[in-house]
Amino acid sequence: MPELPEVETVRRGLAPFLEGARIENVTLYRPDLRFPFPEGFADALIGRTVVTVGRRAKYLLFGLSDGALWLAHLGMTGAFWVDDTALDEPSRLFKNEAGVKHVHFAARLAHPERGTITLYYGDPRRFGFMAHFGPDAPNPYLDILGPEPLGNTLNADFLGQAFMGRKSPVKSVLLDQRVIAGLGNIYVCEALHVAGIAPARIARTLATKTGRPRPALLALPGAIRMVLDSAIAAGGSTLRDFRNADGQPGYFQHSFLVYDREGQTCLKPACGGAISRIVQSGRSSFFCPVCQR
DNA sequence: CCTATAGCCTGGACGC
DNA sequence: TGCGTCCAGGCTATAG
Repeated sequence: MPELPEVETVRRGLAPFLEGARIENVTLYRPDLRFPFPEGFADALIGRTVVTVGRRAKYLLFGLSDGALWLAHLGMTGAFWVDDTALDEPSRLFKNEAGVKHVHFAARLAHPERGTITLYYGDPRRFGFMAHFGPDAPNPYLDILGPEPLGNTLNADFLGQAFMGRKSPVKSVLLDQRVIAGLGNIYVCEALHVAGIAPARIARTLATKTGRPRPALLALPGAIRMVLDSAIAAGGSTLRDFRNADGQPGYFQHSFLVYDREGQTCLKPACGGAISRIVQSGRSSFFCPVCQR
């Protein structure tokens, strides 16, 4: 489900409820998500206060008062939400007639101004996971990540270096979290369209042999930034089940220029092309063959 | 080193 | 209505 804009939307929704709140109780409704919950996970959270709610790429990072880091990844269908009203109502999301089938985690917290709140995690496909790291512990998830696409590192020179010698399609390289961290299938499709680059184009053809950006590459950094900024401003995209911390959907899906628009007319002014869909490494790519080269 | 593929899991959409 | 098939926002392990 969630790419960088959706995770950032969740982070912004959770922060005012969690920052400063003390974790009073943790309930795990099953032993694992994609991976097992860490040994002693609940005990490592209980009694600590959430100091910061941060994000790195698609990871949510809860900084705890003992210096430890609680990490969560939403996978494809994971969602966090808070409830400060109906404390005994487990969920209004992912609830079926059986009750709480896809709610896997709940935490009761005490916030100095808001009182008692409950944080839930639900995830029908269970591709998400949580982890816990002590202070200064190496973090195998974060340590391998490339730079944030919204930070200062992303520019044409950086992409030129990253694409140098790569004979994979540019789409695949942009999805590699070790190159740039936080992009997923939707926003790569959108950014490549804005930049006028075909997803199947071989990455190294956008750079010289020494890693200098070629002219066709120059628009890509700004396109990535613009697409992500717009999506965050719209509260992310909701295709099936994405919801923010208040249970509200995002709206950026109404602004897609190519994603899931196979056969429809390209929305770039005066282009007139028809959007195509191809499959690259098992993932759908949507693009306009007329204005993306 | 790099690249490509299968697999994890459930639910919704679609065709018959 | 029911059943089978395909597809889905991410990431990892493994093979080549």
